[in-house]
Amino acid sequence: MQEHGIRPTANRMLVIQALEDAPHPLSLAELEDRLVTLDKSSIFRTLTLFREKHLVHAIENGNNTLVYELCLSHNHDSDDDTHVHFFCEHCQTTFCLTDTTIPPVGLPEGFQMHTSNYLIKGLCPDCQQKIRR
Amino acid sequence: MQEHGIRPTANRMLVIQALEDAPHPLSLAELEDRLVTLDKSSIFRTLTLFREKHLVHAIENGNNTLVYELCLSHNHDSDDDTHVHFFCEHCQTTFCLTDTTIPPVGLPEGFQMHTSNYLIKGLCPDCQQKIRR
DNA sequence: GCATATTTGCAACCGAGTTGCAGAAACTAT
DNA sequence: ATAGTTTCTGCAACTCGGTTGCAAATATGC
Repeated sequence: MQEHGIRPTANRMLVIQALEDAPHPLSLAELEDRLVTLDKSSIFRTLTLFREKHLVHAIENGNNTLVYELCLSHNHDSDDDTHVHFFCEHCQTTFCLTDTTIPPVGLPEGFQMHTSNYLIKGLCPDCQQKIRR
Repeated sequence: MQEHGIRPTANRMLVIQALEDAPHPLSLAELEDRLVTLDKSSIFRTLTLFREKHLVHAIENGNNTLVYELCLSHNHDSDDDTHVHFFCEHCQTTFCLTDTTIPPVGLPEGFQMHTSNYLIKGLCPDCQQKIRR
């Protein structure tokens, strides 16, 4: 499974597992309390390794925190994170709008694009219900 | 000038001035070393106030840092930051692509948008020259 | 089985952002 | 102008996410 040049240790399996189980991308802190047996630094290093190997990618959730998401296509070169993300300002959850592809834009002369990130902030369906003002 | 409900103190003028003079949005740290006479917390509080009053807005530069930019239209309600930003991974500078408007996308049922943010990372013209590999 | 390389936990650190507090400055009403 | 009140500011300390050095634990190669 993770023979993208990564040794499958028990800890690493756990991290993958946690990311797979979650319905949305997780922050380091969220991973920490789902994986109480692991140290913060181990989780961090695992995530860093996975990012290098293009097994997960990180996105800024608009709250000065990174959230980590499994890459769908485990493609070595291209980052396949091409969908829009949504951050709920109330419950602080980041959602993947997997069906919504980031619309490409043209760049001014001389700029060279590497990755792009489209983040919408607002209220998720649940929180809209709850707040109902 | 700043009668958007803000008292124009000397410090606040300096902050505005610094933002106006810069060719691109500045981080808190960058403001700190441009405004050595002011304390970090004062700059921070000023920025916070300005954000509330829609005089400046903050964007995450893709590097876990906020950068602050003057609002073009000092419009109380709508946030006018509708252009795409570009972050150079080499010189760590954030550019406003003022001519490039964020293309709107549809949201799944139930999500309510508040603001959106489109950030492209890569190399700026200058750094591309410098690196030239 | 032993030497070497990799992984892990702990503790400590970093840097951006944030806050409590008390003094300074400004504003208000006499 | 002056006393009382509010606002602003600097200092220091703190939070929290992220990051690193190091030594012990584990795995790997021979």
